[in-house]
Formats: sequence, structure tokens, C-alpha cells
Amino acid sequence: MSARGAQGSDDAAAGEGRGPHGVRRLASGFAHAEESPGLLLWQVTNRWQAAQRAALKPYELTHVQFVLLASLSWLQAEGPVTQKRLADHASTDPMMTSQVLRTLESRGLVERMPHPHDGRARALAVTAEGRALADQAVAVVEACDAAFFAALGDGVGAFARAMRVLKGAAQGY
Amino acid sequence: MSARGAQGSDDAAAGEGRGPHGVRRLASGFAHAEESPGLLLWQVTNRWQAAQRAALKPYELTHVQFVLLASLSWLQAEGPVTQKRLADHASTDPMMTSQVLRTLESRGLVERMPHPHDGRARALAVTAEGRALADQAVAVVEACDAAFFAALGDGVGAFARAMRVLKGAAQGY
DNA sequence: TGCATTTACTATGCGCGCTTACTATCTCCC
DNA sequence: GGGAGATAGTAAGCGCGCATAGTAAATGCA
Repeated sequence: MSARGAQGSDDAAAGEGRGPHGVRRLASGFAHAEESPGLLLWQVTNRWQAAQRAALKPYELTHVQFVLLASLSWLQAEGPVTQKRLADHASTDPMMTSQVLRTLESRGLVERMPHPHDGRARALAVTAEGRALADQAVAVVEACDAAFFAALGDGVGAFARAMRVLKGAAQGY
Repeated sequence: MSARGAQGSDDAAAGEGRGPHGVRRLASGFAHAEESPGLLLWQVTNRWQAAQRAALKPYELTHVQFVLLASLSWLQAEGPVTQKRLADHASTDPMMTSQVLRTLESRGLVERMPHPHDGRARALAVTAEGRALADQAVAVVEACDAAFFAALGDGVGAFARAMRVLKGAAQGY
């Protein structure tokens, strides 16, 4: 990429070691947006999504489509799965879940049948084709994930733990 | 990658500490999507964005609009800022940067003048109103950020370090 | 039993994040 | 000087992520 050097110099000089937990400054006129944990989180996730997108491209699946397909494969062993249950498990928005599932249905990867006991709900099922695709995709996604987090080395365990803490803390929103 | 025996009967039990870097399994029939680092990263970021959205709502700013506005405030002390320079600094997509800046321009928060030395480029500037809004927003965003990462306690330093490692590693995409 | 509340799902709309394709300008190099 | 390639920016379009609002069916409670 282009001006890595120039940017790196002023960024690093200004942003480094300000305080124990990233105390940043709000000067009289402008903010030092810089590298807050949240900003880093956002930027890294964007990169991660780009990596996932690239890995899933051969299968014509988006990241969310893959997550829902794989989650459904996992869940459906325990009986009929509703859209809400799937959305809860995957932490996806119910509205988006509905929309993505209809896309997957139109591609013949899942089925959305009426629920046996609840007239409002749908009973979801992965088709044979969907299952086969998910099996392939899982492999490349896990390889992609491993490559992405390889830079952390042994630190990936601590990282995942921190993520679970944050996820749990943010639950109460 | 590593072929492993059948795993897991249930979510929580099965997902815990499998190996140094999250070796998960692809069983005969279904994937154990579970809690991979990447999935956690994605879910946590969605929560963080929701928190930011809520914090910025009173100012009628989205997260990206805020980032670009604040970044521009920070950058423009060093001379004329082009859209590309801003996009590089904020790690945002150039296309989206263009679009968001025009939104900010229509609200009178930034100006997009012709660049003095480059006929292709734009010289960006924050208006007085934009600067005032950014100053207010920075405060609430930082408070929001602090609250979000408070659950990590002292671990936030290690977390930010890990994020920088991942960001650097993902640079080579 | 009858009615209010809750719940599962869907329609619409906005903004992000990115892809592809295009114009206009700048820069390099002959 | 002049052409080739790189670079700054924009147009159109797709899918996620969510807010708002609405329908229909299930549940709770008198």
C-alpha cells in the first residue's frame, strides 16, 4: 500500500503509550481519534470479513449465509429449528436472518416448512446440497480463520477469552 | 485441518479450550460453528457498533461519519487533506469515504474544495459547525468506548496490542 | 370463554462495506 | 512534446445490519 511510511511515522509517534488504558485527548480544537480499542476492533473486523469473503467466494456464499447455514446444520440435530432460535444462536438480527434464509431457500440450500406445533413459526432444515456445501465451506473458513489469527500465536486463547468477556458484558444492552 | 475425533455433545462443553489455536471439527454431517475467534470478533464488533450508534444518535451522526469527521479534524492541521489520505488514515473504503463526505458536506459539517495542486483531488476542511459537533461527539464516544471495554479491566492494554498485531498482519491483503 | 399481551415472522427504508466500471488528471519516460 | 501507466474521484449495484411498523398466531389471565 501507498503511504504506509508517512502515516506510520506520525501515527506511531503521536499515539503510543499515552496511558494504561488508552487515555486519549480532546484538545481545544480537534480530537485525537487515533487508535482506540474500539476503532481497532472495527478495523480488524473489517479485514477479517474481507478475508472470509475471499475464502467463501468460490462457494458463492457470503459470511452471514455461511454462518446461518453452518449453524443450522449444527442445530437441527436437536429437533425443529425456528428462525428465532437460529438467530439467537448465531447472534444475528431476526430480520436479516429471515431475508438471508429466503435467499438460501431460493438456492435450494435450506427448506422453510411450516412448524408442526406453532402456526407462526417456520421449521428450518438444511437440504442435502446445503449440507454438502457447508461441509466444504467449513474447511476453508476454518483455515482462513487459523491463518488470520496465526499472528497472535499462543495469545489467541487469551484473545478469545477477552472476546467472550466483552460479548457477555455487551449482552445487557 | 487436523483430523480429530468426534467432538462435542453440546455448545458450551464442546467449545472450551481445544488447542492452542482453536482447532475445531468438521464432523461427518455438521459443522461445529460454535465460538471461533473470528465469530466472536464479528459478534462483539456488532455490539460495539450498536453501542456507538446509540451514543451518537443525539448528534445525528453515524459511526463512520463521526470517524471521518474526527479524523479530518485531526489531519487537517498538516495541510490540505485529500479524500484518499483521509480514507487511508481511517482505514475506510475510498468509495464509501466519498459518499459519506458528501453527506457531511450537505449538512454543512465539511467543505470539499478543489485541491490547490492536484486537479483530480479535493481539499477537505471541517467547518466551524463540524468542529463543534466533533468536539461534543468525541466526548461521548470515548465514554462509550471506555464503558464497553471496562469489562476487560487491565486487560485492555493486552487486547489493544493483540488488535494492532492482527491489523498489521492483515495489512498484507 | 373472551380479550389483552406476547411472540414469530415479514415489508420498507437507510447507511455501511465492497465490487466493477468509468472519467479526468497527473507522472513517468521515451 | 507526447504517449503509457498510475492515481483521485465518482456512478451503479449487491448484501449486511438495523430501525420502524405491521400481520397473524400463540399464550396468559380474568
